Amino acid sequence: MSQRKASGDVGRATIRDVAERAGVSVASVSRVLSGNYPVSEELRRRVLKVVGDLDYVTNAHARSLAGGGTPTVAILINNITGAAFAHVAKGVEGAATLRGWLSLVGTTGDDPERELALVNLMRQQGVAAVVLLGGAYDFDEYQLRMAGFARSLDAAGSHLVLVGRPPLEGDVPATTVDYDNEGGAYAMASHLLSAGHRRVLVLPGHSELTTAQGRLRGAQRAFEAYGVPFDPGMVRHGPYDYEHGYEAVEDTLKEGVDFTAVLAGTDVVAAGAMQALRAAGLRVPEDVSIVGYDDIPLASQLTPQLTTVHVPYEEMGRVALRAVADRREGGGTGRRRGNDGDHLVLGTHVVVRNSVRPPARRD
Amino acid sequence: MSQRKASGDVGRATIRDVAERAGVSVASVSRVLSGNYPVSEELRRRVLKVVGDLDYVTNAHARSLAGGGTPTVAILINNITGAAFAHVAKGVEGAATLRGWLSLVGTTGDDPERELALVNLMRQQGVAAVVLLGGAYDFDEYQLRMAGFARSLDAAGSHLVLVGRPPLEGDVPATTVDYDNEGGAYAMASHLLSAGHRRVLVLPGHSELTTAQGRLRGAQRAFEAYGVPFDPGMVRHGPYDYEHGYEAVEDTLKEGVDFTAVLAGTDVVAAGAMQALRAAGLRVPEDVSIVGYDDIPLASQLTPQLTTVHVPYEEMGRVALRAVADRREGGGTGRRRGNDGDHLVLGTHVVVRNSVRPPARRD
DNA sequence: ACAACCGTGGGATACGGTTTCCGGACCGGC
DNA sequence: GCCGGTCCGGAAACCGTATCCCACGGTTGT
Repeated sequence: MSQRKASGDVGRATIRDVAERAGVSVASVSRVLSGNYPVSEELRRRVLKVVGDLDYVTNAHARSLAGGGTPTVAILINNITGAAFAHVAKGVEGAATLRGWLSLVGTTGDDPERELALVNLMRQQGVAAVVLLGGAYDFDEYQLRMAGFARSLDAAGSHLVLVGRPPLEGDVPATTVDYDNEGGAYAMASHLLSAGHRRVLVLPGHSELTTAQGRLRGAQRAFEAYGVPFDPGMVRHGPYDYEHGYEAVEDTLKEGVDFTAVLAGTDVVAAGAMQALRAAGLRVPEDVSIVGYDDIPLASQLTPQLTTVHVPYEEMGRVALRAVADRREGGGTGRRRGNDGDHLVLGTHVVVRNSVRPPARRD
Repeated sequence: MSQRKASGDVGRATIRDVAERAGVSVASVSRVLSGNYPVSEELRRRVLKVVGDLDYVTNAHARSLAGGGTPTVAILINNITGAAFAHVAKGVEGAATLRGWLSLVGTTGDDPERELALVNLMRQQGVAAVVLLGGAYDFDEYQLRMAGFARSLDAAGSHLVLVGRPPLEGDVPATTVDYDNEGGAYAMASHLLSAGHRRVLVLPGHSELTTAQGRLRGAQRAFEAYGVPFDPGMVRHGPYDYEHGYEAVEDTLKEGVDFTAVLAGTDVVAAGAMQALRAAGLRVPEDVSIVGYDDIPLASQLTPQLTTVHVPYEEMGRVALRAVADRREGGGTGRRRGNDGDHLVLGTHVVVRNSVRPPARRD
């Protein structure tokens, strides 16, 4: 009449089942499996045999309760469909796997409520770190929100990692992995300017998005450096999608505004812009040059292949995970650690392909 | 001298800490938080106050050990970068979130070892289901391997779901969510044939990949239906990537083989083919027509926009999760369930855009 | 007036492992 | 032949939570 011994039991086999069947103690089974304690060859064989027969796997929940367990990183992303984000995720996941870590993925869909819920969920899961991906909207509330996340996670023995956004202000326990966003935009705009372009349509992205702000700043700085007046009227903000690129160009042409090049905030935006130019009977790059940003696979798959800024997304993912792993191994008492390695910046560079030519007619 | 009471304790707060500080029993705290037991308003307030003060979250591992816990689905994918896979993942993740489920993601990188390791890892995690994404290589070993996974997972109270591959043979406890792969290829090829194309370069994918096999079969059937002899010499196998599309067309042109259309196994392959045609001075679609398969965003971002077969990837993901959820709620004793809803097939359809025209010169 | 009952709160136990602490067996050396 | 050291197996104490069962004060019914 024992409660849990019905032989046709549905649940998974426990370590006790293995022990019983192998005629040894529970502790011995555990020792054989973790291998951190000397065990006779004979016993080892017997246990492994039964483990195989029963197709036993240890219960990860029980294991992590008892102290062990595989570390897990959570990746929080706005939209899993974005190519850039996918590459970061790949980097994180790959590096995690390499260390035997596990990775969780959650999507926030640009919803702060959901983001909060996910961070709490991850805290419950006891993840080693929460990686937040993608540019942030620079609202007032944002800094406080992230600082709150950082402290909550830190208090729970976890850690917040921001990838692709600017670091938090003040003494907040978070790590930032960033790239030289503004520098990339500066180089890209310089490339257009040195080719002779002067009237450039700029599509940096949403005006509140930190990524867009940086890219716009870089472009402006390049114009200054070249002594070319920057016309704010040539800037059109909008989301980082194909439709925005298309419509921005379409509208600008309709308004009769003259331009010889498009500086798109993203490769996808560039693709939309290119399509709109074609639809208007303009050739790329003969009539209008186009450049993008990100260097996702799409960039080299378009015709003409897109000149763009390479962002090391996958490496950022790897670096982010390494930072977490180091910190975790480094010191149990991580409180000493100041702002040393808390902000990592990776470089960007222009990839020249076939979408830029000197303007046909100089202004 | 108590072992675990150092007030500056690094770890997270436990339910005991909350209980102690609120002056109530552990059971009461648990009740307040789960809300499935009557509790006085006064006690509820007091507990919630302390929970807020301590920023307490329940330990998910302990919770699932004790019986509760949020169900988790694992998504196993070859390459997280693939657009099609990303959409399935989005569907699964979205539907999971809707139900309060969690989703894990692992990448196998086409490595069977790693696949096995991941399945076992997921089994340890006690996931509600493991979703395997993408076409499979139809080796002998494959069926046995999958059957093994299915039985292991089933025995552990979990479940195997195959998405985008053909169902397993025999009485295996697995669910398959599939799409009408062959039918889509049939329709796509018919579209080309009815436009008058007769010499078609076919790039179905790797010859052992089930997806490629189905797409090739569909094309052949269409040729038969149109009474057009199918020339095996016009088929070139290779991976589903841009480079393969490019090289296949390049080589075919170099060999002087004549064709008026390309039936690509994937939109990405079509993109490569398009680029190669352009590089050879041929216009699309004036000189050569191209069609793809999958209908990923890229298809509508190319110039000309690609005529392709729409595959409901995201919906497949949603359907897969719903199948798992239904089964889980449906009956604890799922052994009754036969082959009823174990194989779901979703429809495909041709999306006509601008990459097809009747051939300039009839053969 | 006493028993049955209802609404709440607390104590104890189970979940499946890991790990520490001990005791016993076996071996070798003197 | 005895003693000490080495090695390994068994029992038990946790890990943090959910839940079962019981106790307790007060109300209602007979």
